[in-house]
Amino acid sequence: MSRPIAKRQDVMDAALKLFVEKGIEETTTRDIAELAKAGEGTMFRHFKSKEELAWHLFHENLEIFMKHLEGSVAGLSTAKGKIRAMVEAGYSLYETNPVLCTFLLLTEHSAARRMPEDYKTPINLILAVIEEGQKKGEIRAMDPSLAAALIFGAIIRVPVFKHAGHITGDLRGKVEEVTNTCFKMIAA
Amino acid sequence: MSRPIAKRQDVMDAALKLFVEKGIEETTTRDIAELAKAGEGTMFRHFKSKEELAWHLFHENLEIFMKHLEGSVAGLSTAKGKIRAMVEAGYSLYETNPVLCTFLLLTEHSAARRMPEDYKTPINLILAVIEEGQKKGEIRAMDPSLAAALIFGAIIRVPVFKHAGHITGDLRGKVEEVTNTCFKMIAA
Amino acid sequence: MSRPIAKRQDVMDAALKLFVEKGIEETTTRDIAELAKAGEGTMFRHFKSKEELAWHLFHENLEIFMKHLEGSVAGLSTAKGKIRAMVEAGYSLYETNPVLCTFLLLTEHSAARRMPEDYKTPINLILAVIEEGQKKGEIRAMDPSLAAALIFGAIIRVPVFKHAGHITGDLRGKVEEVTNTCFKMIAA
Amino acid sequence: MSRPIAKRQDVMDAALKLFVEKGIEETTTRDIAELAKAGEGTMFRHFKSKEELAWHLFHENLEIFMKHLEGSVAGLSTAKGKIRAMVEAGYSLYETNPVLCTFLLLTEHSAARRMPEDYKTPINLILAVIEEGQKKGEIRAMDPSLAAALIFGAIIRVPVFKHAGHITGDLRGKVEEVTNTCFKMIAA
DNA sequence: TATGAATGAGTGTTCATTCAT
DNA sequence: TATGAATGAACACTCATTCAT
Repeated sequence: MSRPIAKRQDVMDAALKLFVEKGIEETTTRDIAELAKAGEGTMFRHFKSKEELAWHLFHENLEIFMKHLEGSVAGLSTAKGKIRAMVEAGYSLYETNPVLCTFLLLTEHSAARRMPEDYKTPINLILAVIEEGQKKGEIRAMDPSLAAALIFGAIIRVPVFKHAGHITGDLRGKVEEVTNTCFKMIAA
Repeated sequence: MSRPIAKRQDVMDAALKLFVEKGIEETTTRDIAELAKAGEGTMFRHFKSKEELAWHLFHENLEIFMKHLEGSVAGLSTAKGKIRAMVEAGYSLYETNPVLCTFLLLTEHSAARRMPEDYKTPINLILAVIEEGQKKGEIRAMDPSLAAALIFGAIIRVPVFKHAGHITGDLRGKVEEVTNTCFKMIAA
Repeated sequence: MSRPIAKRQDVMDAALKLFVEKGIEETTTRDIAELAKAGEGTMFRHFKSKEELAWHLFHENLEIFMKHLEGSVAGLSTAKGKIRAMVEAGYSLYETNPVLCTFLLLTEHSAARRMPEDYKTPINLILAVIEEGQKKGEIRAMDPSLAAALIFGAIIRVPVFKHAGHITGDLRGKVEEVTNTCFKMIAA
Repeated sequence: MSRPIAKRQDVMDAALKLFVEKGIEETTTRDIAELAKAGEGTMFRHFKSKEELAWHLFHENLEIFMKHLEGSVAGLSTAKGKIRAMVEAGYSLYETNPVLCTFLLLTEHSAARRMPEDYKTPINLILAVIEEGQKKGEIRAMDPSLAAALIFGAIIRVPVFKHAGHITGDLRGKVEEVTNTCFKMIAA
């Protein structure tokens, strides 16, 4: 077709990498331009501001991931199966695109400040799975929000530990163990 | 012969509050001075830089908390008892001094960049408890680091959820439930 | 593709003028920007710091002057002729570009702190001329460094006196007299 | 007698040393206090400001030196004798108190900005000696200001060279040679 | 007199953003 | 679209000076 906007993707890739390495605030637009081999003003042709770029990277990628998560869960019938699917999806993302995944993990707190009230995150999905599982009797009676916190916290900490160097090895090989272990917390 | 130190604590209190509310980078030294009702230069008499102040707040308070954690765990004999003590200590801190606790929770990733290789955090303590518990047969055989990730992640996510508004109620009332639930993941 | 550099020279001109009028430390970067009709950040695009700018002005201009001095002296055969050429070059610079010349005169002490061991100044040239003149028997036997101090000090003080208002009139008209007078100190 | 103002001299000594080493602007009041082993506020008990202290050091010491110079010159009858006395006084000061002497040498330009119109410096004395010498026929006819510039410049450059490391040895041993050499420039 | 904690105006510098090319 | 020179608001930080002790 016509010449695609060549530099846009370069800028996004560079920004993602730097945001993970140094944090968003500590990364300058010049840093991004340099790594992307683009001019200093180029970023602003594609994004209104650095903040906007950061939010775009978070939002767009989380949305894609959420679609993927929801798709994975959709056809499954058991709560455990759904949780396994989510772990599988998350850990696959980590191993497939560690920079992006780490960005989502490390940015969640600061991104939370921009989220509208009804913003959908994996947390909502886990909560829904738990509530459904309780209705079906697969999951024992307990505060579903507390359960979600424990399950989500446990699952998400594994890639954080890997990023910090506390854990080694391909996380996709740990899906089954993590799922089983976590499910013990909530099994009926 | 000269004035007694009067503003140091005010500055620390103001900084802690603002760092939690707006983030470290988004907080200006002027903001801190204003809230502390101190001159702009006062902060720099007590701390070399804003960064230094942030690190001091993290390090000093984590150290105190670690001492407290270690003390709580020291006299206990069972792994579960030790985990309960840690949950108790953490959730008490949260309810007693939510600003400080939230600061420690939200700052961990950025503070990690300043930590020396051998820096002690609650993670090390949990790992030790797990390894000891495995030796004594209280905890089932599994990768202790993975176990630590799951346990630590689960426990820590509860105050994060409360801070985000997903969970309500005094966390000290949930210590027993969280402990029991988490322990299921690793019980022999 | 982007703008041509337009303000660099303006910044340098403004800085030179202000450094002479008020001294380097007493001149603020804001002063420079204002006089140069440039933004406050413009200076920093071209020079790493105010210090750097000051050093650049000293070094670059002294280098040019040294090249000119060396060129003037090159073709001449007698020590006296060479000294005359140097006086001529120096006093011409003073009358042609008094601001620049005064800057070099007044800044020498503070600039000396940045000079590497082997930095070339007019002093080295005078010393060489004297030593050569002694070898050829044009200049009497004496400590060449002491001779250089006396000659250099005498010559250089004339423009300083003019700048201070103690002397009036075009210095180019005094080249012959100064040369003859100075040479008496060292004539064989 | 009663306890003398113990710290005043310490402050002056420290300031003089630092002013020579780093320059006036580059020296902070804290630097001075530290080196003087005094409190930060102590300096201000004795001097209205740092500027005032610098000026005091220049003025007071130059005044003492001028008194000494004038005294040395007073009893003498020949121009050459007077010049010798001045060189002697100056170089003795340099060898006796190099820090003070260097301060006077390096500070002259910046101190000049504070001098009232009729401020007396060694330059005035040299000019007077020259004019008197011309009247008496000891010194040849020439612009006395130009003569003063050449003589003063030559003499003063010797300690500057020593400070810069270009010249070594006790300057008091060079008084005779410098006097004779300089006098050649103006001898009748 | 001496101290040093407190001050805040002022500084050099950064950096997201704009805009002429 | 792409560039990078120019911008200036905003920032962290300094430091001469004040003042309670």
